[in-house]
Amino acid sequence: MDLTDVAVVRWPDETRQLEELRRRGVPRLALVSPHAPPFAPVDPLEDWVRLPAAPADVRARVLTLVGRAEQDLRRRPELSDDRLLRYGRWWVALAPADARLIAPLVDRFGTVVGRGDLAKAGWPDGLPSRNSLDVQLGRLRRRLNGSGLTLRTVRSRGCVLAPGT
Amino acid sequence: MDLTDVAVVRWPDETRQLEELRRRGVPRLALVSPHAPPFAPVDPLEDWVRLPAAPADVRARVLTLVGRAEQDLRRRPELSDDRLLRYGRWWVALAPADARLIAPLVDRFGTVVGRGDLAKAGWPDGLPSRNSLDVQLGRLRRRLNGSGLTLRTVRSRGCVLAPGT
DNA sequence: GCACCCGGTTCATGGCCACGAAACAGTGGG
DNA sequence: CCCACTGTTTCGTGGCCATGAACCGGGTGC
Repeated sequence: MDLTDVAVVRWPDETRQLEELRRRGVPRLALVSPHAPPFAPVDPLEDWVRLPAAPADVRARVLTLVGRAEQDLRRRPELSDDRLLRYGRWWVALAPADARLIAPLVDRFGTVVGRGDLAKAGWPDGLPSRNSLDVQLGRLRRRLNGSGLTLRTVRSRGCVLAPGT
Repeated sequence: MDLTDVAVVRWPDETRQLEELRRRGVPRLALVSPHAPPFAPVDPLEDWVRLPAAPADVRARVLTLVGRAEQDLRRRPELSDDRLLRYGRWWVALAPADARLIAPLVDRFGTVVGRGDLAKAGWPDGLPSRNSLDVQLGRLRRRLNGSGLTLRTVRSRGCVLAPGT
């Protein structure tokens, strides 16, 4: 997630584009013409600035939007077939076992996945030993360091993959 | 919730006041001096505008903050059956006893729940000992730290779960 | 005024068990 | 051959919860 992920449009000249961006949920900054009326967007992913504006001011508003987009709950990680896990700007290559294990967690991002499901996903033909699941989860946790993702356990229920360090 | 619920401060002159407002979660607009550097607040309840600014522009930003604050007030906590308590961006995994105990409080968010109801919810088959309810409430309170939720007691009436720190 | 109780809060203890980390070994691919 | 990957064991830690005790402020009855 960086500066280029924020759309900047002129208003009212590019009203159509702005509406399209709203529809798609893209973080956006409107540059409002000197004499156009201002508007009052409630969506935290939208902002505006009155022209003429100092470049530093525009940049600050873009940074705000970037920050908010990073905290946005709708952002989800993605796991590709070649075992690349992406989340925002960050990515790792996962080992085969890690990839199998994390698949249901990505699928049900932000909600609890039971240990049973995890075991089934990681070892389709039966868990090899008592706590190999725990060990593998530990390894996965380590791999997620610095990713903006956390694997938290819900005691006696399972695990949640969620935003957070 | 109306225009007067938004605090307007000058920056950098009134930095202290701004920090206090942040701490208290009050929606706030900073009027930034012509030559001060801009800042990039991530909190949707904070905004700023470069001076000199047209009154209409300032008013528009205040309206934005009012709208966001209203949206914020409508927010309610949710308790999933996996014992995840969510409130806005924040969430915790609750222990089984905590989850049972908080259920009626979430149900009747913002209103008083009697100790009898709490006891019944927390211990469906009879209270174990005199003050285990109080102890459990204490633990619950601690767990809600930093969540934007507070558990307040109303003497001789019960407890309220409400927004606030 | 004083003693007492009641509602509420906090602390310490102990048993139980789920989970987590470290360490080691076997295996297979580049 | 080396290294990443995976399985296995062992041990420690820390969450969870019942319980008992101390404490505190505000009534209330005497």
